[in-house]
Amino acid sequence: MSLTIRNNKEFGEAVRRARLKQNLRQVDLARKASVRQALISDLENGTTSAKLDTVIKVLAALDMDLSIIPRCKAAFDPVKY
Amino acid sequence: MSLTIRNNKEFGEAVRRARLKQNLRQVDLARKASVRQALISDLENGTTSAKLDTVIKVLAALDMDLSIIPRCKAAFDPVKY
DNA sequence: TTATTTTATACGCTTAATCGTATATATTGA
DNA sequence: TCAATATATACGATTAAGCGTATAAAATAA
Repeated sequence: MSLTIRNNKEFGEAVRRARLKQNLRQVDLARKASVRQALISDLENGTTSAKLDTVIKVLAALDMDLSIIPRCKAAFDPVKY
Repeated sequence: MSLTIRNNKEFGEAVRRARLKQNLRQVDLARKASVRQALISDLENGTTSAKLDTVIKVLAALDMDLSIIPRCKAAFDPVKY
């Protein structure tokens, strides 16, 4: 139950999905996270590389957490060969 | 196998732990991530809120990924009561 | 201790995030 | 279609990230 984020665009898409799933407007999310509606718009469209502070605030407002995970090594699977 | 990051300090600590585990100096990590050694120092000490771009670059250089996860609801566990 | 290596700080500079505010442009509902 | 709502864009101002380049300070090794 985790979604990997490799760039601003993927982050924006994840935010938008989560926001819509909770039936929030950008302005609602903005208020919860103490930022401007315009910023939410920018983030969702991936037109800005938000500060870690901001990323965490917005995710928190969506009841989500940021986490780091080891990059899976794509272990060799003999069954597949 | 994931570590939650709630602020700059926690991010910095995670970076430092991962770097040391791989026996890298700040300057080594800096080169891999294409940033300055001074920036790695700042990040590890939590004295700056890096841009998402930077966070992802540094984690990638450490073979780690950023991910977002739903905040666990601390489900009621009857066994505990 | 002394030399070497590593990390932290400093300074001026450039670029970018974020703000407040406002408005243009969708999108949706009646 | 028209009005209401939601999202995207704009603009100037402020704050902060990140740079290059040193160097100070701390940690490690000899």
